[in-house]
Amino acid sequence: MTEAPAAAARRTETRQRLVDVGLELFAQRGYDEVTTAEIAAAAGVTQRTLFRHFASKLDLLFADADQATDDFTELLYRQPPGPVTDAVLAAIAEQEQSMPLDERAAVVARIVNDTPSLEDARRGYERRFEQTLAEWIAQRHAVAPDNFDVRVLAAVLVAARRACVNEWQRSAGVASVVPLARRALAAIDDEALSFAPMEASEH
Amino acid sequence: MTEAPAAAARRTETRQRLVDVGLELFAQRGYDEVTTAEIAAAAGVTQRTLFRHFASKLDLLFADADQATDDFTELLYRQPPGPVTDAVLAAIAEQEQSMPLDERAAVVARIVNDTPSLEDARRGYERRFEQTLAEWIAQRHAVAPDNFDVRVLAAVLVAARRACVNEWQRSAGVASVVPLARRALAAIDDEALSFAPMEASEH
DNA sequence: ATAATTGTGTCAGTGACTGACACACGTCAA
DNA sequence: TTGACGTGTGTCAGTCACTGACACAATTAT
Repeated sequence: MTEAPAAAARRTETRQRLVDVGLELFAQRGYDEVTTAEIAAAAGVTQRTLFRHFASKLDLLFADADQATDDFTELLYRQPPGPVTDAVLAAIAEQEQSMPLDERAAVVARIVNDTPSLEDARRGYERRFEQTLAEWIAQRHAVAPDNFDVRVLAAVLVAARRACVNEWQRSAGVASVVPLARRALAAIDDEALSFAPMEASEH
Repeated sequence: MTEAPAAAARRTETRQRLVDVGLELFAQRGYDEVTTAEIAAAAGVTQRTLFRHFASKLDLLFADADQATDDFTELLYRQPPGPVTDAVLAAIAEQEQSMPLDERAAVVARIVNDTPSLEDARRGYERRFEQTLAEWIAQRHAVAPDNFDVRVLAAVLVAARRACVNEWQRSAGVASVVPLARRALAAIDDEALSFAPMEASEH
């Protein structure tokens, strides 16, 4: 695979520089106000090179998040048997320990929240995450991946994740997401009970 | 608003022609293989005119679906008090009676399913629908629109809707969606019961 | 009859993204 | 050491979604 270590190193450096510069410019002037040509120039490369590293402008924005998601997925599969919510919580805690949420993550979250045109993109990102979660849950429970309960649970987990991210970003002083996640997951467990009564209260 | 009826009529005709031609071309050659210039030319207008009627190429594709969603929303608000699932089912039945699902709707569904690059767009569409549902549920139950239970219920309804659309499209022979919707909503009601046991089964 | 409104055409852009070709620089075998 | 090879990058021309500005023609209001 890597027969030329020097070339690979240079490639990694270029990619990292592009992400660094890109996020900084996005944070400064907004996602829509920064062109890919600007990012490339600020990183000292050509626009063509930027698109050799990232399939799209969005891919550059979500590069960090995608990496974090991949790491998180790996942690999920390592969790011992038990309730799904417990495993999720443990994975969150482990990831936060090995790689604490930094300003970078907050910057990306702020950019996405500040840019209405990115709403659909966020949904697309969540869709992939939801798919990953569904596969994990399905394997864990030894059921088909398109099982309805699995789908719903995955959807709910993603919704909880979004709530956590928003809350974490809103309260800039909170250093850990674990308490937030714990609260959200507790709400999910309660959800299973409050669902039916909510419908019945209309009668 | 409409001080010039002739102008308005011509505008409506042009718009309808653009949608007709666009869907036909999309169905023939695929969404990504058709340019907006082609659609405009085939409709006898300029590309600029196309973008005066539709904010984007996606807007043209979802024009019919958006209209159906607006109609459906209106029907939802007309439903008498009662369980949410009953109201949804009644609205579906009413809409199907006044405006049966035609080949057009199937065409759009097929185009979306056949085009991977449209997956994110579909999520964006669903996001708006989910928001609409959440507002409706919140008003119906007289609770805040950002209530967690409301959010989850809206998300589940949207997921059920997607399942229905897929199933309806898969079985090309089914003339009505009402039975499919009934089954999906029944699954949701069961969901409220099977949620906790599913978690517990892991212990 | 005249002025305002409205739908459209024309034209010249901007910006994301791609294909094709060439070059420079490491790497590896002869 | 020399030459073949792979790989990251630059250059350039091009496609396509989408926009702003201006003009024209038909309809409608005064």
